[in-house]
Amino acid sequence: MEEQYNPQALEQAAQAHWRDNNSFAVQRDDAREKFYCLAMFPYPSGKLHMGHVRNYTIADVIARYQRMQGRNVLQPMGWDAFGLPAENAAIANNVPPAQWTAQNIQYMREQLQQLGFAYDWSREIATCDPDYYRWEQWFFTRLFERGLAYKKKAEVNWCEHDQTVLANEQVIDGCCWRCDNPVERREIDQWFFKITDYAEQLLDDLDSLEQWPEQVRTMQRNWIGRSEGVNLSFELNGEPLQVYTTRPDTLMGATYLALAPQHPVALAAARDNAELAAFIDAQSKLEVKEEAMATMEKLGMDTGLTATHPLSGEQVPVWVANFVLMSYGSGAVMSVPAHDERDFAFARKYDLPIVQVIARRGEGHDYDPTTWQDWYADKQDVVTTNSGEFDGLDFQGAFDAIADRLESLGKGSRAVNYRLRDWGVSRQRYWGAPIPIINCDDCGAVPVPEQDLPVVLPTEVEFEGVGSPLKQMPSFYETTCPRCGGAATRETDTFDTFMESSWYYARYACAHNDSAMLDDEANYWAPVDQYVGGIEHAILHLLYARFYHKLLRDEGLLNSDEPFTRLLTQGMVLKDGAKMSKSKGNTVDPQALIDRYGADTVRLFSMFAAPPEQSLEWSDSGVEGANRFLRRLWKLAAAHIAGGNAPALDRAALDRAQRDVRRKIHETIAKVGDDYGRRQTFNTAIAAVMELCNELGKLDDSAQGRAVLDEGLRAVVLMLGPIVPHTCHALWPALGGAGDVLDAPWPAVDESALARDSIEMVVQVNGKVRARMDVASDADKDSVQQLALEQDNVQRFLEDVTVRKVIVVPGKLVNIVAN
RNA sequence: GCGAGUGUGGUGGAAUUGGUAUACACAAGAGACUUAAAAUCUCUCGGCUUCACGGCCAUGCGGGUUCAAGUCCCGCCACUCGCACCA
Repeated sequence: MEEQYNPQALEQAAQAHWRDNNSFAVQRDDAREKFYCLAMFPYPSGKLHMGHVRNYTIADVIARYQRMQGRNVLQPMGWDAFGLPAENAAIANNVPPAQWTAQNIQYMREQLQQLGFAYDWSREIATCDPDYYRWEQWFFTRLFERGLAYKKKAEVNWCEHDQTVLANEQVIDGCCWRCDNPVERREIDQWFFKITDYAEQLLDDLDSLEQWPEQVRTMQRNWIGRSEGVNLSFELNGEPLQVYTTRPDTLMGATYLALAPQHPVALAAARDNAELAAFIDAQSKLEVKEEAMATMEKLGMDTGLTATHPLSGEQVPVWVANFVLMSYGSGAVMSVPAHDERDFAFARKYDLPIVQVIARRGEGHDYDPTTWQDWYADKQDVVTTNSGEFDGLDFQGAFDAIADRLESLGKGSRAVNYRLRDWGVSRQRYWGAPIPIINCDDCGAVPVPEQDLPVVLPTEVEFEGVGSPLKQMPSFYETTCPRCGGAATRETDTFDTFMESSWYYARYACAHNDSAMLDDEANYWAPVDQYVGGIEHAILHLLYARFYHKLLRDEGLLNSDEPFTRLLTQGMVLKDGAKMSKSKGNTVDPQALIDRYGADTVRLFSMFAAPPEQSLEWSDSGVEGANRFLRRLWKLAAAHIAGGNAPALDRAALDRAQRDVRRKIHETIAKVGDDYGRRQTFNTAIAAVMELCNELGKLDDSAQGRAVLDEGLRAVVLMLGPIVPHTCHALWPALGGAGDVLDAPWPAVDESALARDSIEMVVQVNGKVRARMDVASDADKDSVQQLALEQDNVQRFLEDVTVRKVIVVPGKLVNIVAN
């Protein structure tokens, strides 16, 4: 064995060995438990960044640890290859997106291989490959037949100057990122998936995801936003005008109605009201983002119309308000300014009547119609008032009484509403999977028949700079209708890239099946046992993938309910306290570090610097420290090996110091196993191994000292195998280990080594530590208490006071309460 | 605005179920080796105080519960992330 730690040579040798032995290719094996470990696949942006390194190292450590636990481990890798950056790069460098993407994939694949990740590369997929997206197109046509995919008008960000649709990120301060002209809202026909049909399931099944971070489940719960309320109708010109409210108990306080600017009644009223038309038009130019909606000034205009209150029969004015969303409920709300903060602000601004219908007893609960107080909107400890026959009821009582009355009058019904909206899957972009639809003047939207799939995205394209090239390519869009045979046009929109990432995890199981989207192998491997990815995907990607999994299940392609059993959301990688970005100039290129220190040092530091869920502060000197540790470990092992074969361990012959080190070895094995498996805190696992190495270095050179060191070094190599696999691959046979370290079983804890004859206990007086003492591990409480009271420094603090109580926590501490 | 999270030495972090605050590492300082430097090794390292033993203070801020609080509860402050066409 080499005396010097030489990462370049040993990493290349290990990687060649794994490649030559197909070490990470896996097949179905019913004799062993399967374990599917997956990290979110990368967008092939050009080269790996530190976030990738961290993400993939975490997953790799888990995969390798599970393999040492004897499981049949699948860890695949692929490419989320469609998306906007390829189009931007095409414009900037005059390279077609397909070519740019392919080059990036090639380079990044090499980088991943250099990092030694245990991937089964035979299952690699790229979502821009027609062999992949054809199944997505096929599945879309199935959903279309089942009525789960449908077309409707929806708003997009539109730049009039560039004649193009913009992504939210391309809208900067309400203006186009390229030409700086104001962005408008425009309605165009788009395809949607009825995710709202699955809202209840998506919400209920969150309870079964016990191994997901509570944070992510909460975010999804809020995103789905289930609410219980009542749909009720006011009457306007003899027609019912429906509103949705979660507060029917405040119905008697409704003093006006507010419509979304796009509401049909508002648009109708604007036809002969130029001022109103101008107002609605102005609102349509504003951003539609929720954060913008929440912070912008609340503006409105009276339509001049009035509607009849369903219970009181009174006439209330109908307004148009910019904060009412057409996409939620019915696009109209009943306004109860006394008990809703937004309505209150709006009523004060436009001098609309405020009628208090909820009261609360107690100090500071007087109703003041000039100042908003938070209790106005409370549902607890309140009673109805000014509501005629509905007076004196609590929230639920009033809710039920008023809902019952509306139902009996035929003017309303209880309803559950979701904030979740249907998933718009159309994108007016080039670099995506074509939507397999043919638009025929006679037959409407007709799905492309199965035998004509895939609809292949042309890759030889010219980028003019604006808009999708597909829309300028008659050779792509001119076709005939599959139903009537007449001339027709192909859909030129492509799918949202969340489509591809919603089912890729299942496709890895049968990556090369060209006769079906998924097969039995998918049911063998699914669900993913461990999924690892960034917290920024907590809502959208994970919700869409959960939805897709249920769609695939209902299509008969999968037999489980959820795609990801356990989820680990890793934090960001920071430099100088800020997210790494080119504009800040604080990026760290992993490649330079791999070249300088080797992959194992980079992996070790990434895992040591912070627990995986927290953000990680990058530190160049920390990387050096990680490298120093590996060199020290190498030296310790090399010196030990150079001393020849270690004698057999004789447990009875160990002196006290050797017994202590041996206890530490087995305590560390237990702790590291727990840290890898249950806690997933790899930083503390590494710290524990470092502590152990510090102890091993102090062992004497006697026969039994060398025997304990031998046992300790083998344990260290096994424990670090998942984190620094190349180094351990080289050390393992040098220490006499059989086979590859990656297939070695996880070391067993020798319970007998854990026994102690005495324990150090702390003695507190009134909660402050005053002494430490060694106590026999089998000492009873009374003798521990006795010994504690006898400590000199304890005695000092017990002068002139009376002992009231003594608390003994076995094995830990004694607290003497005295005053 | 709404939702979620974080806050501990000079720095990254540890303390897992309420029970020894600051493990492990980085940086810094001192020493050894060396002609010298690098590398390596040894020691010191929260603040104040004490010749020393020891003592007092300290986990963003202010309260509370408890024999005992970094950990639980209430109220603040600061920062970070997400918000539907970036992935």
